[in-house]
Amino acid sequence: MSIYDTLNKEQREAVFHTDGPVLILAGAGSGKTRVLTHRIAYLIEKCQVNPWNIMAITFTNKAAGEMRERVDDLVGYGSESIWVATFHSTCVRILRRYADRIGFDNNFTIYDTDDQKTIMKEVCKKLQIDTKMLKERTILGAISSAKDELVSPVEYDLNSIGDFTKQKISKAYMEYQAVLRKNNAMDFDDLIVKTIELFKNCPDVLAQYQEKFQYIMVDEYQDTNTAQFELIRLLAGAYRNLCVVGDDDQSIYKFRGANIRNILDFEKVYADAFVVKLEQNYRSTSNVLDAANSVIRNNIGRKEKALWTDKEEGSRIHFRQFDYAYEEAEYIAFDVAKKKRELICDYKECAVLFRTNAQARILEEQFVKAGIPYDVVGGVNFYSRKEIKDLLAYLKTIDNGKDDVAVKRIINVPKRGIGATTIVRVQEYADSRNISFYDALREADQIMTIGKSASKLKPFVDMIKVFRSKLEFYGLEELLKDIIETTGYVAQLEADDDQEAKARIENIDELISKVVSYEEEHEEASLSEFLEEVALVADIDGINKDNNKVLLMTLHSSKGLEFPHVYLAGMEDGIFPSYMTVTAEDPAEVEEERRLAYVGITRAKEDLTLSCAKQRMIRGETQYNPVSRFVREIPEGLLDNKLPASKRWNVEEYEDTSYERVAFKQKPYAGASSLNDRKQNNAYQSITKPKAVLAKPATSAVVKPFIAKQNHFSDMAGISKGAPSMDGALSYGEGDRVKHIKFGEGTVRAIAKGPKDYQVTIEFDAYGQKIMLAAFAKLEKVE
DNA sequence: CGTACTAGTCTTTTT
DNA sequence: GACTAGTACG
Repeated sequence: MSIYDTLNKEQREAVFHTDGPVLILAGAGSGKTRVLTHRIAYLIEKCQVNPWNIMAITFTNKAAGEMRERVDDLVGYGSESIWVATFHSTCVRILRRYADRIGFDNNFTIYDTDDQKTIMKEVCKKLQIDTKMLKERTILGAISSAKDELVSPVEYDLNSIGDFTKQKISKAYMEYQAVLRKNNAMDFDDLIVKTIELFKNCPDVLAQYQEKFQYIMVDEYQDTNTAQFELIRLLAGAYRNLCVVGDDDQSIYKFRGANIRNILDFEKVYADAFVVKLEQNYRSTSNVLDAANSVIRNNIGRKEKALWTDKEEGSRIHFRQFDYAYEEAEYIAFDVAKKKRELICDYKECAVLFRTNAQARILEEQFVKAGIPYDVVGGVNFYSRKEIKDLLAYLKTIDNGKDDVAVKRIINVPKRGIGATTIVRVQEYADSRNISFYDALREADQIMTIGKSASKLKPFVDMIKVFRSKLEFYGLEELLKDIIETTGYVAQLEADDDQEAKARIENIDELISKVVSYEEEHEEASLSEFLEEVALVADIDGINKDNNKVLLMTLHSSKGLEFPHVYLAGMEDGIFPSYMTVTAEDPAEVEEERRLAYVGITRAKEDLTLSCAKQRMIRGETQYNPVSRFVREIPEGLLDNKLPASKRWNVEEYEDTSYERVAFKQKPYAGASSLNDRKQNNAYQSITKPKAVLAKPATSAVVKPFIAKQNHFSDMAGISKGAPSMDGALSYGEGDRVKHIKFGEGTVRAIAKGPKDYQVTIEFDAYGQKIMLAAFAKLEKVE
């Protein structure tokens, strides 16, 4: 029996069709990663393709690593020579070799969003653009979109005739690119754009890569943008063995330039494309899948498909509405605790998904309170924390003296008594000589305008010089530690001795260990390569499967993952779909949100919980939001609870009125820490809703979380009447044989009546004795 | 030049 | 609410 026998008919077709353009339309959970890995294995094993000639583009580094691992398991050799990478890291690898062919140094730096903003600020100042009227981020957004569409500054300028704002942006775009070039830097979008530029300007380089990448596969194809497609088209130009995998229903990155036409029009660009549809879902129970299908069905303009499963029905979708957001978070935390305690699942099998990063905080609070281990994916990226950016700026300065942004960031960090005026003067000098900021520093004694401040600059330049000379025989770890030591960076933090400084020192320690493990993984670790890897990590790359922790993340981050137990929190119109899209005039905006809902629902393998709150605080504003339309799109029969009759909170009719948010601004509490704020906040709520005081969690909750809270929840839920029957007679008695969804069959040993529910002791055939609550265990009598 | 406070903005999602 | 940039003052 071969490894390919485990595939279904369509999957096999996709695997065996190796030559020419192939489009695989892969529904959620239809085994597309399996297909890709088996396809690679097949190419190597059966078609004698050299692994070196295979390229697979994935969306994240994490996905790339997993793919390599799985190919390794299948083939057992050669997987390390396959080029598996994200678009961005692919481009960096190419540009590191050939950037000099398009006027950059090969050790160019990569600018992140912060750096971009710094540059844009300077640009606006120089061009006298009023940033009150036209914000930096607006301009940067416009530039980014232009780059996604491969619109050069010159083309943008041509398109801006007659439009005042566009003309301003055009000037800024032009100047911004000039500054980047001068700094020997590229932003994220440039990595793609410049690689295309390289290929177009240097046919010999393109030909070389075309020859190398004879078989190309692209995952998550629905989220590629115009520039990325062009890159792929160029690379596949010679051999045309291009296989793309995607699902138009999971296209959720339009805001980042993803062009859904790439997947919808693939067959037009490649008329001879072989198309396969993977429609069997292997991931979810039929209830989960039905819910997902019934939501996505409301989108128009999608490729019709019929995702099906032969899996069992599974439990119904849980739906809970709460009065307050913290009650929702508390419920989720205790529900996870309960599942863990009852051995229904482990922490790492649970994930909580939400629309915006800001929603993580309230969940975190409740998870801490309940003593449940968790990880938050995303939020503030590790590498964009101040202390980390400072130290990286030292490394960047040592690596690339042309990176003015890095040099200016650290010239007075830690404090060296070098102020804004001095920096401006040095910059003026640099501009007049057309040299970099750092080179100007080296000539500090020549700069007449700075007077005696020049003496403060010399030690800085000398220090960088020493670091550079040490680089020859230093490892990265030694270099970083030397920087920390010489600059006294940590020493200063230690002197501060407060909570925040402690956290910063911890982060720095983590950076050191990241450097160490990087050196362990890469034999000849260079500074440039380390900085490059650091610039391109996604939040999701950092998560570790082996940690037994609940994962908290945005719906976007959850793409490509799956979990037995999934909670979708904040299912409210105005949150999800977001207020922006609900009020947008373009209905396509809500469709994108609906695809996001589809992605979220289809992450669940067995158990899905949708929850929402009537009242929630967003940006210091209390909002009252109705239940999400996406919940309403799920047939009621699939839900375990009824939805509130009124589709709007505090307004009678829903359909015939346009969306309207009820909100009021709260008074800020001066000088309160965040924890105190929250307490005061509850107190404030209790004035309007006295019930909230009763619902306030007891401190003892930490020790025995669920038992203490058990009855409390059914009261708290806004719709307790629809909750699973807790006081009805049981359909089984002592001695009966029963069946549990996870533990299989067993014999009931004892039934004890609790205040609102029965505690049932069951002797499972395969798992031994367990005590469960009847309402949640959902035991079925076996005749 | 450095600090401490204030006002304004933000958030929808990210390589 | 949280964060940041800008400003007034020492």
